[in-house]
Amino acid sequence: MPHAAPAAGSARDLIAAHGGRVTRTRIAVIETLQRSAHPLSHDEIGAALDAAGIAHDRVTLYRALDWLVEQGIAQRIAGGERAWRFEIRVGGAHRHAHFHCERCGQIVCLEDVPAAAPHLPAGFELERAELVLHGACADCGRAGAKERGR
Amino acid sequence: MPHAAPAAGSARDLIAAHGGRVTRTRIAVIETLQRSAHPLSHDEIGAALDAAGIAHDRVTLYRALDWLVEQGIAQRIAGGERAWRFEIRVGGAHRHAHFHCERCGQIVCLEDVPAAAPHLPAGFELERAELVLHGACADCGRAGAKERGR
DNA sequence: CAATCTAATGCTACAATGTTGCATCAAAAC
DNA sequence: GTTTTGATGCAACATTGTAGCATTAGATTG
Repeated sequence: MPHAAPAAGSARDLIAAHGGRVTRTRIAVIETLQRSAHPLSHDEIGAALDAAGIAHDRVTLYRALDWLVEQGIAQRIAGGERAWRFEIRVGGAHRHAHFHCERCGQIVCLEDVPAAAPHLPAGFELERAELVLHGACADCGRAGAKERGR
Repeated sequence: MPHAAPAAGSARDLIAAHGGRVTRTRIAVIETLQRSAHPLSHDEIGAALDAAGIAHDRVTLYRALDWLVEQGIAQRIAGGERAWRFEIRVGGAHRHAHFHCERCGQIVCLEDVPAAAPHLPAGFELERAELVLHGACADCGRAGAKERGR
């Protein structure tokens, strides 16, 4: 990784601002998530760290992600499969939907689709809403319809 | 399928109508799901079969559920945890939302909340939408707030 | 800078959820 | 009753996530 910090160490600042220790794993995880256009699974993040030459343990990565979620820096989304996916939270506005492509398995963010919170039965307290649309993404949809390579 | 299910013993008919073999496991699974007010996990269904004295294997249960989903008799929802939950599909209208209580872990159906399907980017094909609301249910919400028994 | 304090890490082991392969069984057909 | 083949049951494995604990290394203090 050639000199890592263009927008000077904002990952470091984020971590420090939350009272956590600035470690290479946390920095790399945050930067990986920030660079990604879509939510990443634990596995994908691990691969990114490997690619970046950042040594890490599977458990450490789980714990780093847990901490980020706990601190509100990142958020977890349930995707289609049983593995969590993670994305950086920007400006507290976690009110966008996600699209899960059932062909390529990818998850993309739909920024302009607000997850409408409807009226709940009495006594229910809403904390957050998750709207996940399933189907075929632009790449797999029409293109994949004729080929269906799999 | 024009009205595949006359009221009583409909589990057998449902299975036969889809060209499957009528086995005790499938019957019991369908009846368990039909009787339940909310989606059940694999584990809960297994417990119900045990309680009913229906011998079964873990794998058989997974396969029975897979088959039901494949046939469109049941549907899978992603809940909050990594385990699937299953519910019977009634009238093809799988357009209701679910509420996941983060205190008791229960999932309840919100029949009156349509999962609005918004406009997608070009090329995306929507197959189904899943709206899951997270928070505290009526039982855990206010009552649990003071006690938080756990 | 060295000493210290303790949050994070990296093991190892384990738990939960699901899947695959294959021999056997039994539901449906003959 | 016999045959056919879908469904089952078992064992073994895969994936995803957690718990306990000794060790390492960020931060702090002197």
